[in-house]
Amino acid sequence: MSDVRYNFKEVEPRWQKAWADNKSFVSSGDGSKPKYFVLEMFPYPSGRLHMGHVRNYTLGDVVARFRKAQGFDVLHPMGWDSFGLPAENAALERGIHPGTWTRQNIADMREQFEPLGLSLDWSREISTCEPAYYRHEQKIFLDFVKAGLAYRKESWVNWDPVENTVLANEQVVDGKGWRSGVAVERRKLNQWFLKITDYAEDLLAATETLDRWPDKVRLMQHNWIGRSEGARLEWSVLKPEGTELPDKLEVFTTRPDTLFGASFCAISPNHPLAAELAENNPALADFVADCNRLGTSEGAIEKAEKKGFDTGLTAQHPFDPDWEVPVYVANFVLMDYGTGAIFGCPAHDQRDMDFARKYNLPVICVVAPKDADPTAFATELEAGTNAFTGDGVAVKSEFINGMTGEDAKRVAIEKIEAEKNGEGVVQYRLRDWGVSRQRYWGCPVPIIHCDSCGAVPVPDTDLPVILPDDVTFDLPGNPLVRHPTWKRVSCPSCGKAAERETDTFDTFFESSWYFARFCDPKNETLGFDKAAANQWLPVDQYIGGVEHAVLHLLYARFFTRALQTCGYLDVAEPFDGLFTQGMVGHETYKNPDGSWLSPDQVTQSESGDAIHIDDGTPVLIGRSEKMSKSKKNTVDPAYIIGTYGADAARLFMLSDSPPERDMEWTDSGIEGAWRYLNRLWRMVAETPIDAGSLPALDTMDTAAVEIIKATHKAIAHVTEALETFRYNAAVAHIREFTNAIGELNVELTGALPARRFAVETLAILANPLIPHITEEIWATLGCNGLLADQAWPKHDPALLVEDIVTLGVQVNGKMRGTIEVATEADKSTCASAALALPTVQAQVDGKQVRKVIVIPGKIVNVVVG
RNA sequence: GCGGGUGUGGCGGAACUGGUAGACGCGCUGGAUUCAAAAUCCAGUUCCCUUACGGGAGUGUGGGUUCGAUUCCCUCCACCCGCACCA
Repeated sequence: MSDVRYNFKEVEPRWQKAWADNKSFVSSGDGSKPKYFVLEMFPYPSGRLHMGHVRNYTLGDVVARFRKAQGFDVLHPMGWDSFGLPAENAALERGIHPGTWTRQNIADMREQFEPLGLSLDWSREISTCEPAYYRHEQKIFLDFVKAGLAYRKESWVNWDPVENTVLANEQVVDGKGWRSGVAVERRKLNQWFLKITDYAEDLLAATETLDRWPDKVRLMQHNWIGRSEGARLEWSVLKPEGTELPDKLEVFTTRPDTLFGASFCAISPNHPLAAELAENNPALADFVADCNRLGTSEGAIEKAEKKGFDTGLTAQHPFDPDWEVPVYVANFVLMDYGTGAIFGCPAHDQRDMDFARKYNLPVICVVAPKDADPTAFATELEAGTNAFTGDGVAVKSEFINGMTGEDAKRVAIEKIEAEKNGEGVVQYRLRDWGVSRQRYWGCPVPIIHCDSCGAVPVPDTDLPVILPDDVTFDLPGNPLVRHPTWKRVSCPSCGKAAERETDTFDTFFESSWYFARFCDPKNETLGFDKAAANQWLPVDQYIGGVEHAVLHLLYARFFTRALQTCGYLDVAEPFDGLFTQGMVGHETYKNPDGSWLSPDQVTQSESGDAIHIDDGTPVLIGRSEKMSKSKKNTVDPAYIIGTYGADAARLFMLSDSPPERDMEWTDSGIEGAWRYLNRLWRMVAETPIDAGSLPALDTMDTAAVEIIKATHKAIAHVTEALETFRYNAAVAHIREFTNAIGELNVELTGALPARRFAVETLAILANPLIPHITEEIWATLGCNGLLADQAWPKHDPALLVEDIVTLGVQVNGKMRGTIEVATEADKSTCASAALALPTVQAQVDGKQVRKVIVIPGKIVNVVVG
């Protein structure tokens, strides 16, 4: 019994230094090897590394080290997503300048990264809050403006009253701000938008080609873009004499086949027509204000009653001038979808039905199920409160009578187009991306507002527009607005006094192109060189949390296309492969009074119950939840790495659960990983290493030969598991292989060289998972060079074939025993061996053997009856 | 409401194209070593009956296809996630 203990505290920093000195992870980019770009979503510099980071970057590191060993020129960079609101909050709370706070955090986090031993190329480090980065972003934006991909318009926006800024649709969750968690309000503001909708069709179509993305994310993007086919059509508005209202009301519908079931039109409270009418109608103005107050908050929408306001106007049916319907302002009609106006067909839309019942509007059935009696069906439908939204046959609909679903829609659209009442259109749920934020700590929008010239781009020669440092946070709102001089400039176009735009970009702007910047991070004149981007992009493997499925990941796909349009690069899709990892969770603990306790405040009593470590009071154990400060169930990575080392932390994280699933952090888990490392280390330290070269297999003891075979099996299994992101299975194979090596009796002929070969191979196979200890083993074995530079081994398929196989034997599909036969044994040999088993005989006894199914190498099934 | 996913021992999870369910680990039980503890090592560990041999049940539920189903098809249940008045 040796008490050799693996000294990670000495070993891990030593190899980290060796890799750095050797520039092991600096990509060459010289084209001598195929490229492989591995990227993890870059962190926001909060100042503290958390376990979620450790999991994310460990997963990426396994990919990077594995691909490097496989002979790729790996690009694996790191940087900082360093604009954002927390920096401003820190300024407010502690009086620290956001820049100082952010840069200090970056320095701290860089230090916390070091002991993880990640294979990062730090020479490419970027930080998005530095002018060196965002100056190029300003140029990109101006190019977008030039190309018509960025525009400014006044529009209704989501306003977060806590963050005092606008949010994009993607940043509103359940009617609440994604960070603040408070209900958003609606406001009308002048905003910059990026024309993501120009690419809606392409983004949607291309989701089908992203076959190395999780289906879930593709589906979420598909639904978010939300394509639907339908028609725009015009209704003539019959207005009181002498009024100056528009003549036409344009509506959007996906059901032109139900046009003959129309019983009203409804417009959004934010529709221009509603605003015009409200001018002379205080009751309507109140109604509109009411609707806006309710906003989009919560599930309130779910329960919110359908409410309408009768404008008194009527509209003329496009196919029948004598048919008039009332025009309502309705709270359920959205201004920013379609035309902000609809026609209501109560019989075939549940909302319209609810509305019709409330305001006593007609319900006209114009679609009946194929096999139903149309008259009886219509009678029941028109008397009830449930709309029929299914497929069926058109009735009471003149020229489309008798047609079904798609045919009826097509014919209706043809008629609409023929009569010049409108046209078939494709409508998307996706809206343009509003990028203006009324915040300080972001990239300034490089625009100057001039009374005579309007919004004027800052000339290239004046870029970058640098964020001023001398700002104050003593008042709410954007400090840039009240800065005494910064915004006062002369118009680049006419020279008159003008004002800088004080809005900054949404921070998703920075993360929409950083992967391209990593290809050429030091370029001062350009965001990136086109050739460099074309060389490295797309990212071969991107890794991050699923929470960005429709935010960052959609923006980045759009941005890359927009950059392509502007001639920056020649790729459309930024991320060829995407992997979304699960969260890191931990059990939660509560006092009987409901207050949260941290794991280190909880211990076990003698009877095994959870108790408070100080006073022994009982503790309630809750289920595992994502680590969070508020629930106090966090574990500090620095503490874990200081106690067990980086390899142990990595090993546990990789082995516990499949990487895409949530994992639970446990003390026993990390200890188990630590025990394994020590076992592995003892195995190497306790056995002679100078074992000579591998002799011919037929001169070795069979047990030694088995180890050679097990080695090739391990190569095959581990390689496959690493290729397919089944890292927990990879760890299991490594451990199984380790067990096999440990069981080999070294006294046997050929055992020592076999063992050496096995351990050497084990070191290579385990290296991507636990890089430090395997590097130490490599050196201890006296092998040349760094393990990090070694090539990945290949297995010999011939050695995977066994001479003898064990087959399961079933009787009527139930397992009754096993037989050992030669691998090449024919079916009849297997059958008679199976029938000879006493346990089989006992089952067969007294019955007739009907047939014996033999699947070579797998199973024998005796069918009796 | 719509869309998607998941369900296997006490726990995390394995199981290639349908072919010996529970690999690997955690935990637990017993033993060795130790003055003792830690560490380590050995044995066992799906459940039920049986000293054993052996038998029965078993992958959320109920059915189906098949010689054979964790795997394929249908029903239902539970949990999780996304979207949510998108006309």
